[in-house]
Amino acid sequence: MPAPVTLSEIAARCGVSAMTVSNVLNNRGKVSQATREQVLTVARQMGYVPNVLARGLKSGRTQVLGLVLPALDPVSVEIAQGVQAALSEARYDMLLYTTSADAGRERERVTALSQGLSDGLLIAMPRAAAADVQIFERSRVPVVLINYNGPDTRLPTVLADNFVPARQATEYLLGLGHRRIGFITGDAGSGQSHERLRGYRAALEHAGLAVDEHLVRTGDFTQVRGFAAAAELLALPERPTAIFAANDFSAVGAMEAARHLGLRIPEDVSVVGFDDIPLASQVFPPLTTVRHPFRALGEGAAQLLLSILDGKAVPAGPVNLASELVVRGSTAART
Amino acid sequence: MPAPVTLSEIAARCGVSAMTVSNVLNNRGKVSQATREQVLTVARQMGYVPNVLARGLKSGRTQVLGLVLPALDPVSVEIAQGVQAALSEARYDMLLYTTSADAGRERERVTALSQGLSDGLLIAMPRAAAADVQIFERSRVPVVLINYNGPDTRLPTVLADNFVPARQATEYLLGLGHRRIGFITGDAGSGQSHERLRGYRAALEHAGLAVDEHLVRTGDFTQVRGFAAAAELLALPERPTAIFAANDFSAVGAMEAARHLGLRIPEDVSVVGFDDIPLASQVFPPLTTVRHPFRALGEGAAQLLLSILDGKAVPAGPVNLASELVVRGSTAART
DNA sequence: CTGTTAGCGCATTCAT
DNA sequence: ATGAATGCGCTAACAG
Repeated sequence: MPAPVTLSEIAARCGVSAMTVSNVLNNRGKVSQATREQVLTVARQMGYVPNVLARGLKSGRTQVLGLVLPALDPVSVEIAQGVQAALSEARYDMLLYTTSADAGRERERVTALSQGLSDGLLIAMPRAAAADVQIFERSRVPVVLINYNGPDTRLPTVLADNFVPARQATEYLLGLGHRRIGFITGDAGSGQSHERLRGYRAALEHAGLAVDEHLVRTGDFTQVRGFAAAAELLALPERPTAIFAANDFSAVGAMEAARHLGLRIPEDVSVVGFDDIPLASQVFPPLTTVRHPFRALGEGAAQLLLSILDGKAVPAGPVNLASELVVRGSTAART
Repeated sequence: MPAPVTLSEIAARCGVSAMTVSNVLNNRGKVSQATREQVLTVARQMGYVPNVLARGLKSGRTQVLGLVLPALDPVSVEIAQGVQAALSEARYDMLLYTTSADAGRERERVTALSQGLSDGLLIAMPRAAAADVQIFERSRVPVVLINYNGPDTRLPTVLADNFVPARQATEYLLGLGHRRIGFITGDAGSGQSHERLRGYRAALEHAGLAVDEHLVRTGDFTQVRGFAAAAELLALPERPTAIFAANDFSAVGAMEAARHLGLRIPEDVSVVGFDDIPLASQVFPPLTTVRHPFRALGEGAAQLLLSILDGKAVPAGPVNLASELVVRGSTAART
């Protein structure tokens, strides 16, 4: 493992000052052609690589952004892909934090450690509570929130609305003639789930239907709970003819439950999910679901953070990206 | 955004030297109880956070490891999860690089940029060629290879064998009475695919069966190509009764192709995959496949790199983790 | 127990 | 067009 090469070593070899070498390597004008070429040659020969730390210490910029995720689940991965895309274009690197386990302490650690290391932080924690956000608000590091649905915050936010598409999905089922539509929620803490449930209720009420609370079951965004919740729904005396789940995993669980009970999808039960994770199109029948633009969220948030770091203005309200209903094979008209 | 607090600022407030503050904050003994407490209080009040860059510049250690992945596909994600687990335990952070697009140049950039920023690099690029590995061998940064199956290298490597489990999976199909077993490869460049194919051939030969080259189709690890390759296989005059795909995506594509042709799985065709990505257990019927211990690979590689950074010895040969065949619903005895 | 000195590698400022 | 001095924030090594 050869020792790292420094600017001054190159300077020595070339008989110039370190400053000149620095100027050459950063294309900072005012260097004679001859010197420039010599320096470049020697630098390449010696395998010079700039020390990111030293540069960062001096300039206050490291060209690294941190991305904070709850875990590496499919949704977070899509966000991360978008972030990666935006960052690599801007020649930034991505520091990845997952905070699944010990929530609170971990989050403080993140903001602390990233101090100095990251130029900014992207936070994609849909379940973040007010307390979490306060930590970030107090942080010295510029922060952009992704998909935050909790209490108001002055932090710049990029999100996709949950209420409207949930209402639309429900209206789509109503349009297919369904009248008893079950709903499987996510965990209680999630602002996302809450908004989606609100959209469901709004659609029913708008259609002049009372919301039968027996048709609303508590899930937790997992396939297993989705299975259980759907099993309960389908065991009801007056069975729902359609189930809208707060996310795709729950919906897939619901599909399994229906199959388990000998019900056909979509003939006997229609199922609608939310998110459009890759799995949604890979199950059979492929799942009708709301496509949430996670990749675009990541990309947009990264770009926003970069522009803020460039001193550009912070948008007044949250940046809101559109979702769309993707109709696939798991839904049909009520028979 | 309050300005960052420095050691000397705390020192000033406390009427002590920066050195003492540093000693307190790093538990580097020899500080009176009184001073210690005062410093700690003030530091907390002012919201002190150590500057990782400065510390790294001084100590040569940043507590950051880089993970290089081809993309954020399910397999890479599992590896990343393992790495995260190991690193967070050791209080290291993870810098994530994906190199999908412009392979060569990108790789040089990675080793270059990470110079100084990462204390070491974990490389999980199953398709890495000899040329790539040479770049890493020349790198000044300690490197551990994950799942590298190419030409020999002196770099420490953590991998899961492909040959033996592929042979076992094939033997399992033979044991079920299958005699015409199709094989769908990954892309040619992949050492992984090559080893898996070798295992397939070995099992057939060992059973005294000639390998019918019509039964070996070229895929590229994608579901789409898996579909196409399987369609070809199933259109053969003498149709195979089982298909072994070099990875799960191809296998799922093969299942779709079979269904498309009106064939039942597993009654008419058995399908076996490789990897055991989450999708494998979510499709219907759930896929029989070889479980590759990706999480453990990531975890093991991270631990190995950490121990190397600690000055411990590098294992002589590659560290080899075991895979196992997971029998699910996509395989049955030939009827 | 505590303080001083010095320097990690780079880039900004001001000379030359 | 080039160079010298200086300091980013921290900590080894030594001195008091």
